[in-house]
Amino acid sequence: MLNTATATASPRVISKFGSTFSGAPAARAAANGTTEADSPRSIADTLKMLSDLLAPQRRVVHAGDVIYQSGERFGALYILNSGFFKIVNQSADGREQVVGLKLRGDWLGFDGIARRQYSCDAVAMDTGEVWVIPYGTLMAACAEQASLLTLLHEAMSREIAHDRDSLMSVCTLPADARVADFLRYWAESLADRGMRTDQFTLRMTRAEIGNYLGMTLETVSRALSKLARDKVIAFTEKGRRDVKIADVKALSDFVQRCLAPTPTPVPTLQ
Amino acid sequence: MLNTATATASPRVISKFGSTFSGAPAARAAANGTTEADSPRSIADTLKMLSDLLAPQRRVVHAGDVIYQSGERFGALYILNSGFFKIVNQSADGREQVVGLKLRGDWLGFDGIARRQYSCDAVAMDTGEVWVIPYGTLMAACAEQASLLTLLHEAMSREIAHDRDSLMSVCTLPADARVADFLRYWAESLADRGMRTDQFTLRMTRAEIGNYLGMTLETVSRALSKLARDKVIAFTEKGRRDVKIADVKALSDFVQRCLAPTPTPVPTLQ
DNA sequence: CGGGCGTTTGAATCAAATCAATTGGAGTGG
DNA sequence: CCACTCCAATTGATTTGATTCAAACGCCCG
Repeated sequence: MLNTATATASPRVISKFGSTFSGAPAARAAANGTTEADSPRSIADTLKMLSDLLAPQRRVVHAGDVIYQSGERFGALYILNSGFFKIVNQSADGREQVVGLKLRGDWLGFDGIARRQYSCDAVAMDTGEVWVIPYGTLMAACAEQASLLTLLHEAMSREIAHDRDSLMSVCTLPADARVADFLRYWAESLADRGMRTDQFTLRMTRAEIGNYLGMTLETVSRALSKLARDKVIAFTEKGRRDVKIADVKALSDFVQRCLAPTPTPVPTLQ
Repeated sequence: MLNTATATASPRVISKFGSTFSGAPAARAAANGTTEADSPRSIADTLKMLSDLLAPQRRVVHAGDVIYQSGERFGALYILNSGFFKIVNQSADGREQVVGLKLRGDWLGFDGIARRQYSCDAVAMDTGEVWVIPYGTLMAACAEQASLLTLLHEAMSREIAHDRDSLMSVCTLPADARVADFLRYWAESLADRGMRTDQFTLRMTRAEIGNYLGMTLETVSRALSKLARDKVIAFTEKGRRDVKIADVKALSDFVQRCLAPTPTPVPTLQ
């Protein structure tokens, strides 16, 4: 597949940095399992809290509406109450790239804080409601309510961690697996928001999905066909924009299968 | 090359969201040129401020030392005073991916805030000094000093914006261009920190560079050879770990050339 | 009903991965 | 100091996964 290359040097863990705070190292192995101290709030609770504390201006948007665009002066962060959105990056030479997909509970606009202007476009892909949080107002409210600041930092942290995962997918997974992983992530995102995950509508064209995943629309189409052929997904009668995912686990398994070197045909029978 | 596909829907800018704050849209075109309201502080000033306000614990690290690793309980952010560091992501199935490179003035550990545990490894690639900022201490100090909070948010914002740029590079640039763009970014990072940029040492092996850029070590090697052949870079006498970059602009130009469809051999002569 | 997308699928091509062989330092120890 | 090993890097030959080019289909909408 792509690069399974080693990236490690001598893995010598440094002397645990004095003892500024307790908390045992908790090795990597132990980490993957449970989500014990995960984000303490549900998305609904978070939105309620933000609504109560900030009484943000609410705006209804429709497919194609631009929430903000690259170069525009930064002034506010946005919180999505409903709808589906894409984040599009544009380079000086006309390259264009979907770098993120956002839905209910997600924040928009972090990229604008540092340079005082947004560095990408945020576009609605559907009807939805956006809450406007002027940055100054937010900072003032955070001074009163520490939990609000925590919320904000967690959202930014999540975004950073997720962006890195995206980069890893693009760099280490073959096309088929990337599409499967994309569907898995999408299904999980819907599940997190209490939406049905066994069947849903892709709100993007093959071209948009391909752009997001770093491949052509034909490759996306072929990957989806293969997934359907392998019974990992299924299309509804109503066109190929709706997918049925009986079992999300099957998608992860498919990714694994893509990574498996050579199947070593029937090892027991050999 | 890769996907030059369109990712846009109907580009209808929404009704500028009332008037919560002034600040004209300032169209994208106008944005790229100047850096007028950019980060108001130099890296040195920022470090001084952090040092004065927080008097952080300082730690000397050596190549291979692990600052923190995936799964470890989150407790502190880190600021780099010197040295070179890499951020390595690891997936459940053994895939390993360099997702970031950090140097003086950069922060480490943002990824740990949301899940209360780090989600990647931070590894020193060289001798350096790291400042430890316990997150609780930082929050307390931010309550006193709003400018400190601004600093923090700007750092997170920059990281988000940069991660998106990385994703775009990987998705839209062919291998040669990606290597050139990597060198360009590296040179600019060094320039920002007042280090010489006409000649420097790559602190990574071809395998590490390739892993970071999503290609094999052979491809990196070929790309570098090509860049040298085209006189965009040069190697020093002292081995091929040191590169000479007479003109950073030449690297951007090279990227452009890679993107140009077909040169249309000598259009005037045709 | 016809035009315009978005999608699917096949065939040809190409860029990058893989496989393989060689070179070149850096470090070690006789 | 030189022989030796080890590892990084280079370069060539070959394979392959994905793009490109092309044709055809299905669907929505006026």
